[in-house]
Amino acid sequence: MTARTSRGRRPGAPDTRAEVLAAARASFAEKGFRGTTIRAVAAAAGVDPALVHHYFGSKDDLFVAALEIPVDPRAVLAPVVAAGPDGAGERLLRAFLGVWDDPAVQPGLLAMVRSLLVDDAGGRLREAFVPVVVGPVLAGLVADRADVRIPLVASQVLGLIVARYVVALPPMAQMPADDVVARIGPVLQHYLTGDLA
Amino acid sequence: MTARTSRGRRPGAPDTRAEVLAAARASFAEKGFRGTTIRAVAAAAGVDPALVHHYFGSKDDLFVAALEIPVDPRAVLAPVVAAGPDGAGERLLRAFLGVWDDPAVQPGLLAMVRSLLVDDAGGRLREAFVPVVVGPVLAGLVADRADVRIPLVASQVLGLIVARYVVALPPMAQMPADDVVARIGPVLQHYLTGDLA
DNA sequence: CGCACAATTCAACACATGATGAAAAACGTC
DNA sequence: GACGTTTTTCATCATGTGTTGAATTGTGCG
Repeated sequence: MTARTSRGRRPGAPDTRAEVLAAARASFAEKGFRGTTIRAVAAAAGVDPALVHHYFGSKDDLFVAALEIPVDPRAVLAPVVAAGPDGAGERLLRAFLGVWDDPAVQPGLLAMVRSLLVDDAGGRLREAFVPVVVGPVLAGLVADRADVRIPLVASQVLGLIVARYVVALPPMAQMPADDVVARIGPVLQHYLTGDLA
Repeated sequence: MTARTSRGRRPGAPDTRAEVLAAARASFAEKGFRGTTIRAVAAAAGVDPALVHHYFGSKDDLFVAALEIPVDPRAVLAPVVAAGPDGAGERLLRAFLGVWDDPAVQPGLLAMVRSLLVDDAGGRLREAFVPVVVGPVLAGLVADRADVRIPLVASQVLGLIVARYVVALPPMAQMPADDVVARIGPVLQHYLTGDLA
């Protein structure tokens, strides 16, 4: 936590690089891109700011390093789609929760969403994420009128993410995953295959 | 748009103060609190940065001035609740859309949400907004288990706000209000009074 | 041991930002 | 028309930030 006083290489073999990356992830996840300062990240890792640059280069490079998450969205969604439309709402939700509730993945995703929500004013989310990544995959699940159904699914899933992770609204953040699936799953199913007004 | 060159008061009677406030609202709404600089606001209003301080004081003061919205949430929600639980989902949604789709109100609300989502890391939204403002009002609508139903409603409404206004997801942002009500209203109704798993 | 290399800090720069106080120009009033 | 007031800009400061290059200390290899 506190900065070191002596100069030069430290004894032992501490993986300082990993600690810096973890501190960066945490800060980006909590305060977004602009709210994160390299000095703060360095202080949280007990390290000089120059070391951050030594390892990761610019602040932008550090950010993309923090975004690196050990998850392939297509691999996660493929089995959901493969099993067909029956019960797809519940399966889809369970897959999402499985990823977001994983502590190894969550900070990277949170950093991503926070920055997309504000620093980018939604640009990438609007132009690439839903239309290119999520949309085509879900297209295999919806009965018809994909152009209406997919945004509806996206709106409920986005709301869940924001309520449960971004602002951590008390009852939503602590609700067991099974309860979330049981309560919101049917709604997703309705958006995917139900009767549209 | 461009800055003035000559000094002193301008001829005519332009309401410069209002222009500065409008520029500030727009910037806060689009880029959030941290992303907004007083210099940029001044430039957008065609004015010297010092004038912004002259009229509004600090950046924080300017921000709260930009948040001032001509809407009393209780007055909007009261009739929704007064009419009872039947069709409350649709009425609730229509009331929300009426406020958010109003161009005079939207920038202030957007600025609010963007800053709450990131600059405050959700603090106020979590501790005051939903529990204190929205929660008690909606409590008059839910059948039972308000502690579960209200967060569910909040998650869907939040998702709608994020999809339609914050990131402006294409099909959701252009969808006519009536269609939104017709498609998401029943879901809200279900969250309010339906069968919970 | 000696030496290349990696890890780490120090000191400093350039720049953007929020803020301040004084000066200039137009207005309103007597 | 003189004068106080309001509106507006200019010049400037202090601070925080990303970034850089040199200096220092430990590690590993021959």
